[in-house]
Amino acid sequence: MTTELSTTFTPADIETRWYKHWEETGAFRPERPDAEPFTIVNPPPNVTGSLHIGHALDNTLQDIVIRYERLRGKDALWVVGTDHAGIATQMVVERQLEERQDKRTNYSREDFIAKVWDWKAESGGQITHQLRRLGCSMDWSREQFTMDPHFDKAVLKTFVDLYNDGLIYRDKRLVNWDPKLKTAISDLEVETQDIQGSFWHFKYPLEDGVTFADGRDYIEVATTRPETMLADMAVAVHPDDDRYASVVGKHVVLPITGRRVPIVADEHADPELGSGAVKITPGHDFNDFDVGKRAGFVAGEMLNMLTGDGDVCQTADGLVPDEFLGLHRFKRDGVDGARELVVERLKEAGLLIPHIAKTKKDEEVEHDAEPRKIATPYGDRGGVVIEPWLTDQWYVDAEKLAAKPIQDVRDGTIEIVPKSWEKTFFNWMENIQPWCVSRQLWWGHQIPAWFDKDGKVYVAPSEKEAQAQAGEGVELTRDNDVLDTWFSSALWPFATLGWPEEKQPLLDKHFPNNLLISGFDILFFWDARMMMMGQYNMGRAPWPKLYLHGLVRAADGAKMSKSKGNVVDPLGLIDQYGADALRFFMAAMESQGRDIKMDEKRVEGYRNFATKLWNATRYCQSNGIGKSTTIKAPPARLAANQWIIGEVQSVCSEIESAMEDLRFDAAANAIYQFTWSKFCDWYLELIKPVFGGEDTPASTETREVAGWALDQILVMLHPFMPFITEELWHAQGDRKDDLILASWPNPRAQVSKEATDAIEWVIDLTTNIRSAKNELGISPGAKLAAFLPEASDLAASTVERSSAAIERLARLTPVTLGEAPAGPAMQVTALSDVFVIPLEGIIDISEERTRLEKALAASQKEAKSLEGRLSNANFIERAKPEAVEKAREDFAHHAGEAERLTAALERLG
RNA sequence: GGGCGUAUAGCUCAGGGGUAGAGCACUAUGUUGACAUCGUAGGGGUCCCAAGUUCAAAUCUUGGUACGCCCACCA
Repeated sequence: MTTELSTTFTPADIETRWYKHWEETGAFRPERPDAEPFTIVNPPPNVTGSLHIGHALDNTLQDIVIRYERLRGKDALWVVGTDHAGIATQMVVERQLEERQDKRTNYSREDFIAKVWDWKAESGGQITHQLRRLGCSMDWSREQFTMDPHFDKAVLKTFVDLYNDGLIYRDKRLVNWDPKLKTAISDLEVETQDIQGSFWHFKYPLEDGVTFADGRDYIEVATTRPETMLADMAVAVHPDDDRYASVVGKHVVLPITGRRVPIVADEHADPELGSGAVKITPGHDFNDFDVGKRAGFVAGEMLNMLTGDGDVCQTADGLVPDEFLGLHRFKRDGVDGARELVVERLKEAGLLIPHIAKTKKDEEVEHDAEPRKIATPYGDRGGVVIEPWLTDQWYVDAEKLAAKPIQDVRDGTIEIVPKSWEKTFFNWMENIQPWCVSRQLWWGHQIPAWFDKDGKVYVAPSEKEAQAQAGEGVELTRDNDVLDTWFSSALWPFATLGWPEEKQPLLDKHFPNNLLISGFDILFFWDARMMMMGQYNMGRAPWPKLYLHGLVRAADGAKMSKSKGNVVDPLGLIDQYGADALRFFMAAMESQGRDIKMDEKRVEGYRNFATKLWNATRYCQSNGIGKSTTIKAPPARLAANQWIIGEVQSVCSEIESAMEDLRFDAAANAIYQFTWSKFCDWYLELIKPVFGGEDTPASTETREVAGWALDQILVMLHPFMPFITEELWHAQGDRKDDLILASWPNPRAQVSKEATDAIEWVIDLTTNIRSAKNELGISPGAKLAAFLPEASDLAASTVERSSAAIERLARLTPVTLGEAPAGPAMQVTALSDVFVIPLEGIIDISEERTRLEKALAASQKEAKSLEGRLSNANFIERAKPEAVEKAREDFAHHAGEAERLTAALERLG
């Protein structure tokens, strides 16, 4: 029995109810031990996160895939969980402490970490709740967290193995240091921004007794970072730069510190830039670090003049004047920093070379520095300028780990979709730098390394084992640092399935996964590292296919960001239009290789689509059309029924091939067009006359076919719009199973060509009559008489078999096969048949003549163009036979049409 | 400095060697008891520019132009 539907569709009324039902009944992970597995893992959102529009896109696409595969009978597993997000989470909890005038360092490490766990227990579930609102059918029963105990094991094992294989090592070198978060970060976490800065020119005095040939006793250097001169260790000039050849090997005496440093020749110095001489600060600049090494300094000797906060501290040689100590590197909160003071002191000493600028009036004006755009590195989390800082950190030898993933993509073991990303992937992977994985945080996986008093390191999965390595009685201290969050999430495709435990049927069955869907923005952060760790730990690629989607942008095409205030909240859209509408929008807009611009009108349009389906179902119910009992198409004799069965088959294969290619837009549009333009606009209209009176074999057959077709729509639409389809599925009758676990259509019915031709004919007739009426200003409701003087076989049989539909849709009285009475009439075609519709007293005959002439002109134009092509010998000879055949058919059609219209005009007189 | 992408209707976008599509917007209209969150009909495009390949180019090639993104140490 069907359940009566309310007259309006309100998404909020059904969404929570169905989600709860699915989750409680285990529908997201049905027992299918013998089925072919299909596995995807969800990019674990930060546990601190809330659902943004990008998550909505990413997870909608994944849910469409997993629901589709589940309907196709696979053992579909969508692994879900959250990421402990080291920096982000620690920041959230620290901010909470700050609000209470408290701070992290008031606590022991253990106590602070306990607070973070408390926070997670209380507030960490927001995003998982929001994913549920989107309708995502993940396996919540196995929800993962990157700091679960079994995940710890996976991380420890990976670290120790990599260390033992020489692929993780400790090194002292410059790192990207975030002075706000006081931790090292990786290259990828640095974002370069062009900001307006200054380029200062200074005189560095040469040591006593050294001058240039012209008597000049200083060397000019230019810099954007004057403050770091407190740790300068050299001045570099290009080896081929004749201007400086005479002073290479000599020394300068640095202003302020009085440090005596050499002038060295190094290719790094660009003769074209500034004066061609550059100050070298190996401890605070990546290039200078390399120059310094080439000049013979070892890392341990390189001077450091900044604390981890970015404040000035004393250098090892003790030459920094007291007035600098404790100043911040730059001006901060209106207080001058070391930069400003250095400039001031040099200016006072007459060592600043002013920049001469011309005003608009061509007057010369002196400035302290030349204005200049400077590419400045910022930390992506802390948002402050990164300081290259000399520290000991742990590095992963990414270059070695990258070799197999590169090969996997190269030989097709991993397919990247869209393919255009491959180049970007190769470009990065082939130039990959060592990955700094240690972070000076408390929240995260603590590095499994212990040091003895002499600084010797012991890496082991536990302190006990480290102690065993070190020998009894050796006092060990554990490394305080934790690992980069991405180190653990790189293990996601297998650590979530139980690796490295020995016996893991789940792992055996579901690794490798079948597909990874992610935004291109984490291609390097996450996807590439999963490839590396998959190969390293499991010996194979984690998935055979990587689908990369774009960003969701604001309506004006700008990137959404909190600071711009143009962020669209997906939850707000769900509240307003329903999750189904938002999901459908995401799918319909997801063409490969392009970002999605937010378009709320379109979301509204898909809400309307849901309403349309709702009302179509209500109509079905009011005519006794309920659930279908078969998966196979019911037997059908009526033309309309055969036609819709054929159309279901064709849309089904269209969707299947779109899904095979991961063309979400094509799949969504196919089901949309079928449902609205075929099923609602034509099929439901065609069958209306059948339900006029008593039950007949025709009405029984039609109810069965219509119920079946609607069921197929619900199944095919379900991956895109899970909520409304599930609701309607049950409203259509009592069912053993929920739609989420139903079977994908498999229609292989025979459909006669005659039947489908007949429906095409009725549709053409109806459209043409409506159009003609409109053009002639005849009321659309007017019921007209129609005559077919020369009916084709198709016309004759269709008029006989589908008279009720024709009369209703085309608004005709019963069609007469035969001549029309003399008098004014309009001529309307249906495929190749010409109807004569008397219009005595209804219209002016000249209007009809105009209409026909217009149509004739159009047909003749087409026919002429085709004729021209067909009379071209080159075309006949060289074009593909199908193209020639097609052109002939088209010509015949248009020429025939022109003929018919000419005849019609003649009849008009 | 490298690499990638995009230019198609007023807007947002599909498509693609045989003469152009969708949704929204627009115009006209409201007949048939699912639906006005709707129906019906319609208007609207030198497919960025130029050259080349081809019987045929919006589609392929090359070169421009414009916009966007990513990577890179220019002090």
